[in-house]
Amino acid sequence: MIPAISLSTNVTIRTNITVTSTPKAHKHKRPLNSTLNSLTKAGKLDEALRVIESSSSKSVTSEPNLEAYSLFLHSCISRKSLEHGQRLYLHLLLSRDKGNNDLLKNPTIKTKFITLFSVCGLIDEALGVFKDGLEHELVPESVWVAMAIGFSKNGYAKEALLIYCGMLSRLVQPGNFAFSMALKACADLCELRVGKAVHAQIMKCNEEPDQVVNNALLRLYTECGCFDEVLRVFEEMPQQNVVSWNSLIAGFVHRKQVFESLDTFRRMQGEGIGFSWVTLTTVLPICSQLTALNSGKEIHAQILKSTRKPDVPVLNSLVDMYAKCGATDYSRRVFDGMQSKDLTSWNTMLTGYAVNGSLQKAMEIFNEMVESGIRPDAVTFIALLSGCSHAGLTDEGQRLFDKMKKNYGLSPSVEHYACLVDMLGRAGRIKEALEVVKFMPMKPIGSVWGSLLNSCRLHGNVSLGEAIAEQLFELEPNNPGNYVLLSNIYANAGMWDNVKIVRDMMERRGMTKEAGCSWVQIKNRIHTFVAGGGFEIRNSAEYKKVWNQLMDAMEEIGYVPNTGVVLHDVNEETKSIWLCGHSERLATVFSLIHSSTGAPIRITKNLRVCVDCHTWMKIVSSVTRRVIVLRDTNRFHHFRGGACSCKDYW
DNA sequence: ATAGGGTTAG
Repeated sequence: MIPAISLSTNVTIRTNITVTSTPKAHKHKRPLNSTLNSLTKAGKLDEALRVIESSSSKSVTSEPNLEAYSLFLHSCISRKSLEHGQRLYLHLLLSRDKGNNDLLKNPTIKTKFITLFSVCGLIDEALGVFKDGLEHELVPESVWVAMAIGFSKNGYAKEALLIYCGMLSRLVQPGNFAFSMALKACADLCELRVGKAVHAQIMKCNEEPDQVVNNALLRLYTECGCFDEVLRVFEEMPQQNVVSWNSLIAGFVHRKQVFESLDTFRRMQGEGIGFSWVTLTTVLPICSQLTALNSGKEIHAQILKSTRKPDVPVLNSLVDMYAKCGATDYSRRVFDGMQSKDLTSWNTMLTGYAVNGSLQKAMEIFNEMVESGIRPDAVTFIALLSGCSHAGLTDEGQRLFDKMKKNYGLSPSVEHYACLVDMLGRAGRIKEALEVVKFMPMKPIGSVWGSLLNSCRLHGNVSLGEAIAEQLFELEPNNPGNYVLLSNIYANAGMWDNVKIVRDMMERRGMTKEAGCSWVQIKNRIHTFVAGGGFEIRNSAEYKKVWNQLMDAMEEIGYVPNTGVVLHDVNEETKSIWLCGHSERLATVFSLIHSSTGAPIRITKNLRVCVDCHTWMKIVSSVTRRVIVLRDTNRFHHFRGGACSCKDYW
C-alpha cells in the first residue's frame, strides 16, 4: 500500500532556484568519464559501477560528472536494472555525507532515480527520492511529472493526480507533459470534472497543445462517454495520427456502434493513415463479437503482409477471433505459430476449445500450459469448469474445482461456484447444487440462481423453479431472461394459465422479451434477420424454392415441429408458422442461397437457440450436407451430418 | 520523460 502523500501547500516558495553546479573540469576527469561512458554504452554496468565506486576513494575531483551518471542511469532504466541503480544511489548518499557535491539534488538525476524505481515497481522508494528535499527546494516540472508517471504506471491514478495538484499548488507552471499525464490519470479514474478543468487550463495556457495532449483528451472523453467532445477534439486538432484514429474507433466501440467502428477502420485505411497493432487489437474483437470471419481474415492478411512482427496481444485477439467464429483449427494454427505466449494466449486458446465443445483439446492445452511452467489463473478455471458443465463432464469438473485450490492455491470466486452449481444442476443433481449454494462462502449472485432455474427447465422441476424464480425476481427484477425461463418451465409442463400469468407480469413491469435476431456475414456484408421479419427475402422465388426443397426432404424424414417452444397461446398451425420465422432459420436459408457450396455456414444468434430450431438445423445439415456453425449466447453448436457437437446437451 | 490494447459466465 502507498502511504498517503502529504504535500503541504503552506511552504515558502524560494525564488532563487538551487542549481547544483557540475564539478569543475579537471585533468583526470575526462579519461574517467569517457571510460565510464563507453562501459555504460557497452552494457557493462558492473564494471562501470566499479569505476564509480573506486573514484570516490581517490579524490573528490575525480568524481564522474553529471552526464556520465545520467547516461548510466538511463541504461539502468531501459534494462530495468534495479540493482545497479540502487548501488549508485547508495554511492551518491555516501558521497553526500562526506560533504561532496549533492548530486541527488540535481533534477535530472532525481528524475532518473524516480523513473528507475517506479519502473521496477518500487513506488515507495521512488516517492522517497521525490520527497527528499521537497520542502526546501523549488522542484521543476520534470520531477513532478516523473513521479506522477511512476504512480500512474503502477496503477495509482489518484496519487498521480494528487502530484499534479501538488505541483499546481507550488505554482509550478504545467506544460504539455504535465497536461497529458494529468489527463491520463483523469481518464483512468473516469474523472470527467477534473479532466474538464485540466482541459480549461490547457486552453488558457500559452503553449499550444501538442498531438499527445490532444490524444490524451480524446481518450479522456472516450472513457467518460462524451462522444460529442471526442468528435470535436478530433475535428479541431491540427493533425490526427494513428493514436487519434484508434481513440475514435474505441469511442464507437464504447457506444456499441460496431459497424461505425469498422467503417472508421476502413476510412482510416482510405486516408492512408494505416494502422498500428493497437488498431488491430481494437478492431479484431469486433470481428469476434460479430462472427465476422471474412473481415477477421482480411485483417489476418494485413498482419501477414506487414513487415513488422505482430506483438502478442494482436495474435491473442486473432486466436480469439477465429475461436469466436467457431474455427478453432485456424486459432490453433496461429497459436502454434506464436514465438512467445503469455497467460492470455493460453487462456484464449483454452477457452476457444471449451466454448466450441472440444473439452478434450482444452484439457490438452491446460496440461501443456502447466508443463511449460505457466501458472493457470482464475480465468483458466472458469473456462475449464464451464466447458465441463456444457460437456456434461460433472466428475471431471468437480475434480478440477478441488484441484484449483489444492494444486494451484486459487480460492474459487462466485463465478467458479456458479459454474459448479450449473454443472451439478444440468446433470440433474439439483439437490447437490442447492447444497453448494447453501455452503458457499459468499452470497450467490444472479447467475447462480439463473443457472439453477435453467436446470429446473432442463429437468422439468416446476415447484423448485417457482421458488428459485422468486429469489431471482427480487435480485434481478429487470432481467427479462429470468421471466422467459420460468414461462418455459410452465409451457413444458403444459401449464398455459401460468405462462399467461408470467407474460402479464412482464407486461405490467414494462419488460419485453428481447426479439430473436440472427446474423451471418456473406462476403463483406453482415446480414441481420429478426424473428418474424425478413419478408422481402422470404417472398423471393429463390427463398421459396430452397425452403420447399428443405420441407420436402424433412417430411420424408418425418420431422414434426415441436410447438411447445412457442409461448403464446395460439393455435397449432400459427405456432408452426411462427417457428418457420425464427431468425436462425431465415439466416440459414439465406446462407444456403448466397454462400459458396462446401463452405461452413456461420450463424450467430443473440439468444439461446430454441429446441425446435436445434432439431431443424440438425436435419438441414444432413439433407444439404453442409456444416452449420451456430453460435448462441451460450455456446457453439457445430451441426454436421444430422448431429450437433453439443450432443443435445445445453 | 508525455497519448492508444487482448482473455472468462446461465
